[in-house]
Amino acid sequence: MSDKSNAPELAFDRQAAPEKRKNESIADWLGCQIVSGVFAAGEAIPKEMDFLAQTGISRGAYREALRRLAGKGMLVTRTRSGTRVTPHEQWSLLDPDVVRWSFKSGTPPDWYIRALYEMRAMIEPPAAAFAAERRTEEDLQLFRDALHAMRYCDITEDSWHTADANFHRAILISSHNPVLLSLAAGITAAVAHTTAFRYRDMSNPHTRNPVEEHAAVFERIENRDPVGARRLMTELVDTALLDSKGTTVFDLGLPTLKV
Amino acid sequence: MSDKSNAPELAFDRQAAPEKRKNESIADWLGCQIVSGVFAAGEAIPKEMDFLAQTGISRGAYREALRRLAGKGMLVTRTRSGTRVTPHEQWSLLDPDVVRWSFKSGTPPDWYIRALYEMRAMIEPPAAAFAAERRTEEDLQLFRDALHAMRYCDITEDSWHTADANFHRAILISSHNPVLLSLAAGITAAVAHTTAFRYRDMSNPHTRNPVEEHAAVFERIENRDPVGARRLMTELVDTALLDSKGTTVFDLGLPTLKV
DNA sequence: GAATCCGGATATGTCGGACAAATCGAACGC
DNA sequence: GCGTTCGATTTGTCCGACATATCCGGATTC
Repeated sequence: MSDKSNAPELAFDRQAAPEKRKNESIADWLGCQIVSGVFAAGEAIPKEMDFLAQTGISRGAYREALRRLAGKGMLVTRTRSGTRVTPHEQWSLLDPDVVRWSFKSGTPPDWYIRALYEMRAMIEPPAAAFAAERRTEEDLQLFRDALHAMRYCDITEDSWHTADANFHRAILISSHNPVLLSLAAGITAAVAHTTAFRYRDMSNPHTRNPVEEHAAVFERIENRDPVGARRLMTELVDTALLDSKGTTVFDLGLPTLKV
Repeated sequence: MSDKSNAPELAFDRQAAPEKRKNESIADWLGCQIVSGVFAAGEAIPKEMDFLAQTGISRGAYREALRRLAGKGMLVTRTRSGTRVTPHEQWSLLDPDVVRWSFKSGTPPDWYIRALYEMRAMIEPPAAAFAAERRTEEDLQLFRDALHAMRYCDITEDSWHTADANFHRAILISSHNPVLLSLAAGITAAVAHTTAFRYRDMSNPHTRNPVEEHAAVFERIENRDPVGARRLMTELVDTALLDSKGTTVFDLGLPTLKV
């Protein structure tokens, strides 16, 4: 039987987020439990009636929460077999919720942070090139607001990471590619959390001034210089990756742009 | 009132896919209606009780379908206000279902096909570079199988598009980046449908032999040549874009790799 | 007469129970 | 010994009721 895996303490705290919808609270709680490994891949999810009995939540709300998680590829349900946690290879790892849960539940795995940086290194430089070609005047204001906020905040504050994420979101918006925009929520979440993780203590030496790096990218976008924007954006992401892990994307064989 | 927008014909065909789960059938049907513009953005979705009365489907099943669509960002629900269709800027445009619905319901909008190609042009070349660095022997077999199938099928057949999609999926798998892999389903769906759309009639002249283009990319990946793999992959996607729309990504200001 | 406040109407959110379908395992029969 | 069938278990579907949030319209008040 699954007596030992059977929830010794289903400490589902209803007060954690009282303002949200109930099924969202459950999904949040369950998502955190899964990404932190409390419910390992294979066959762990509490049975519907078990959860019902232990928490007092109705079956419908629990099922809606399961549907949310299943929509992100983290669960599969089969009649009789129960609901299983899928291996993380099948998760929507760029989903904003998955990113948030992963960083909220302590330290995410190394491979995940690494993969998020690599994804940024793939997407953000060409996105900056598109932005340089297509940005409008309204787009430029988004950059200016974000840069202004970054200049007047300390890098360890949450407000700085918010401004940082807004800057990178401005790039995706300015690219005027709808598909890219649909990934913006996940990418900006990755930016905010990986950056916060990078500067989680002030002893980490930052060899360059992050604000000026961003400002340089903005200058190229403002001047409609796609080649320069792409090159500076590549440097920016590579610097972040170097700061965080000690190797750049270039070291992994992804050739940087020679212009 | 909403008398005219109120479903003159809710022709929901229950026989369309009898083997699938009921809520999946509803989600499929509703998704097709939305992407094809039958339910425009703003405020169109039939009210729960209306749908209930006209189709005989239970409220729970309908709600589960709505939850699926809401998970893809295509719907927002608010108490009393009803359920609205969101503008397509907020949809998960790289979701496999959204891609499938868009191409199943006639001709998708130009901007969508264009955006999908641009996304491929951003992601696939660096993914090929990673694949050249990290591919294993088992990975290579995936390429060989796909290439073999492509050689022995006609380009207008569905089996050819399947093989094509398998080849591109093999690249994403061989990149050994979990986040990239989590986008594989959507990207391969985009590959399969855009390619099928490109070769929808045989009169379309293909200036190059697609199979040999793919084989050349495979050769670079097999020989662990990331720079060459990236360059050939860029050419492959640009060729497809040129064939389909008359302009390449380069024309749009995204600089191609100079090596 | 106009602004504000209150209550009813309406649509979604939540709940509890019941039955159907699918599937795994064990007992049974050949 | 092997295949079959029956039963138990878990999710899937449906129903009916109430709770909650929001919008609209009328009544009240200044």
